[in-house]
Amino acid sequence: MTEKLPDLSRFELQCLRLLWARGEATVRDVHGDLPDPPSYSTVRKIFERLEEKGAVRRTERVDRAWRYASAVGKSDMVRKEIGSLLETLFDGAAAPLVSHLADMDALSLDDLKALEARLAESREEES
Amino acid sequence: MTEKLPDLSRFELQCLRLLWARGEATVRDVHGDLPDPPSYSTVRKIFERLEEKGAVRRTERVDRAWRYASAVGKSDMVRKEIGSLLETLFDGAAAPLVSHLADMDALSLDDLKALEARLAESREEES
DNA sequence: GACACCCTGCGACATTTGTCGCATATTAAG
DNA sequence: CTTAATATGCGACAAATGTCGCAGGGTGTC
Repeated sequence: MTEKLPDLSRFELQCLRLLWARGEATVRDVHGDLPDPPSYSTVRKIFERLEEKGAVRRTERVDRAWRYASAVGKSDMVRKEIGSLLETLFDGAAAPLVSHLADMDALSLDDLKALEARLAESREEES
Repeated sequence: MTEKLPDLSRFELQCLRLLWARGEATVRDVHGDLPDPPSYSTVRKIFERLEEKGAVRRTERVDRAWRYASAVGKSDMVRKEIGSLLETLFDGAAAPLVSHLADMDALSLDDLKALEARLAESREEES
């Protein structure tokens, strides 16, 4: 039942993320959201491939353009990517990753505390 | 000073990680460590490319084989990769990543506490 | 010396990815 | 109706990636 998620390239993933941010969107929308956008054709091709891979699907036409929606769960995909990084860098262990984040000054003490609280809570109600 | 780190593919990264684990190693060593290894030739090619990209360098010959050593800092490379993931998935924010880790049950409460302690300490002596 | 081993240097190739351009169709504007 | 926009469907390509195989040259063994 856990349909297997497609392998996406970095760029494909970035486009998909922009789609998630909008819920649904046309190619032009995403193209406009891209920080340093290549040609419209390029972004179009990316969506073509995302569709082939089953990561997005077309919904309806808006004007002449197609509107796309994600066909995969955002959380699922994100976890898959994180898991992949964990595998290649740390043999699957998460602690070293967080440790690095702390060293990178990417995490605040407050972030950590909030997490801890949330975690403690969810672990509790799970028995 | 901060020499720019090369872009590595997933597989190249995995091989580099195995190299880090050994300090230095021959192609055969790494090939042997690989979970589901392709042909020896393939791994050899990977090292050839890693060398071209400046990620590893040859040190000395052992028997007839070359011994390789990483030419990039492990921490630097790891951070770069993490940063890249953060960029593509969360616009650079680290908190959502850790949040996902917690949801994935990849982080224990103890992990978090240890981190928190370490972070509090380092932040303190930094003022 | 002949032979088996194993590593290197090189080259080859199929796929995937990032990047476009073009012809055609549809739509809106003169 | 003619023209200007704009999206689509397709095709093309170069570069990067994953995957090998082969010829040749040291090194040991009998």
